[in-house]
Amino acid sequence: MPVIINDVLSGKKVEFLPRDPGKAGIYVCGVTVYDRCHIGHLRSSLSFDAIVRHLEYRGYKVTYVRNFTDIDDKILGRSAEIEEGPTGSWRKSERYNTFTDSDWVLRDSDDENIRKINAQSGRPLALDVSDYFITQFHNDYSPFDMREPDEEPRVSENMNDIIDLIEKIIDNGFGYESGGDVYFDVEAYHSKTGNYGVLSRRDYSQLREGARVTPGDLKRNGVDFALWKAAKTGEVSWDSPWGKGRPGWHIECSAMSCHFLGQTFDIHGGGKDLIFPHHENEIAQSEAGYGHKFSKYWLHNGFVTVDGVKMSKSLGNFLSLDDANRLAMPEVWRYLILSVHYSSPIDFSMTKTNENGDVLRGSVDVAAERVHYFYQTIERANEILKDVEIIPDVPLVKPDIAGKLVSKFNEAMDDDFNTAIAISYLGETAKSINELVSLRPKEVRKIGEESYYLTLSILLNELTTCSKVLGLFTQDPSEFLNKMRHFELNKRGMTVAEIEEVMTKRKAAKDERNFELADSLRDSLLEKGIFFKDMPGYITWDVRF
RNA sequence: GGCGAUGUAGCCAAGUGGUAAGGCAGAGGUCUGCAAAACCUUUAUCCAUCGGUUCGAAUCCGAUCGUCGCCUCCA
Repeated sequence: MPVIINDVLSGKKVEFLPRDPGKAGIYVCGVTVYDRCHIGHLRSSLSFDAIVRHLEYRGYKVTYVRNFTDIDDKILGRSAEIEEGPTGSWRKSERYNTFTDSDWVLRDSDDENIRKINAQSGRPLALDVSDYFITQFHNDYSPFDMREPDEEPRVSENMNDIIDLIEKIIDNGFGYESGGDVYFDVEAYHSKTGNYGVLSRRDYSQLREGARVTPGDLKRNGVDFALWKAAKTGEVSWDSPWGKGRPGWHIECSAMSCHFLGQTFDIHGGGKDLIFPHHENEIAQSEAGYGHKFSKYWLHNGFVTVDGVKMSKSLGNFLSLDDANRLAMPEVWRYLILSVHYSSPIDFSMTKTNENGDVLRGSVDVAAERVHYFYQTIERANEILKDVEIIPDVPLVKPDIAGKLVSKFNEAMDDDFNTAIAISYLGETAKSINELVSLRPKEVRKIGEESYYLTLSILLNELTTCSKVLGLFTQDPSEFLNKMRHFELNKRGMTVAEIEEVMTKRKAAKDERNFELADSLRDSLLEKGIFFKDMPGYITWDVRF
């Protein structure tokens, strides 16, 4: 079965045929490091994490490149704000009008940390800003257990490649220098190739009409964009044939993808918001400079929205990874994100109401419950199979399900990486496992112990094999469930000691057959999302989501 | 305004020509002192609306309404 990709460039589902058979080169636009990451960034990275994992699972040797844009207007902007300090007028600007007190606390502490680092380093502040947020990026991402990119190139470390590419573009007649800046000549490119706007499905003549040259502009055409920007006084800069300056946005991805993957490579990814102008411009630059087709396939992940509105740094409605990690465990986020197809939007309303006004559970809670369910399922199956000898070649108890997951899972993932369907199949298998697990010994004997154990082990094996491709359920189940209990407990501001105290009292009340007291003790904790499970002779507790 | 998406049960969400996956919530049941967990049964004659193409459409085409995104920085 071939891997099918819903390619944005052609607008069709097409078979994935890499440049080099058996290999796949993937470039994903990473982040511009002028601030903390939010779940929107995480969604992008996790979506491509699943894509890379699946391609590797399918036997491709993947080279995965995810860049950091560490030189850019926003970073210079942040540097200027840090220099001005927390009394600056920018603080009251529109960009920050949704900030809460805790947002400011976080931001101020970041700024203070950067200021301290900069006082020691003696480097341009902008470089310390980006360094700081790259470190922060790695810290924030580390709990998510992602397949590390093979390369994480930075603009500042690939300046020669960038300058070389700009020179090529100029030499080929698609770029021009103007007052220390260098611009890409979109008009020249489009009249030669007719390709500008193909990715974003835009009509070039309309684009040109819409983009006017403003007085004082150094561009020939409004649609032209900067390849190189001359340094203003005091700005961090690099030497170039056009004087001191820095690269424009877009050019770094063209240069770095070529450096690490070659002029033509297989998959280029990023958020949907990058399609225009970023990716459109990347294609133009690369094909104008190198004279070869750029990426063969394009994939774009959908947005994360909050109450239906796109989550973005500029709107200030973002959930930082820091906050996200307080709200739910990393694997819960992974589950939640992968349970929706990568190209669809995900809405993160925490609570919703139905027509009766009842508060519905948020998607995060539902995801936590499902992750808990899967781990619990694996734990129970492990327990049963612990000391059992598996005898092959006996009839299966559930021949229509056992042994079928892998091919169904592959089919779903091969079809444009449909993690949503893949996860639903995992759920069906887990259900079958539980069905077997909940049988009584008498029923097991009736269907035959050998068949029972073989079926159970096949189902479990399939479940863990497939979920691993999604980066799910790879931890030790008992340890995970224990961590989860404590995580949720912590969130509720409770301690194990206080729960055990109530549990002991309930046990005593039950032993005296004082069910009224026993049940009131149970109900008192149920209100806080902790429930007791009465087992034969003892009581355990767990969290409810 | 231009362009591009999208509208599927109370909620979330798959499904791009062959007769509606999965999850949550709800109802009934097994189990239990009662619960919980787990499992079983059940829950859309129909996929925004109206037309069209087709033997056949949620899926293709047109119109209308709604929502969202991009067009300035954005994963």
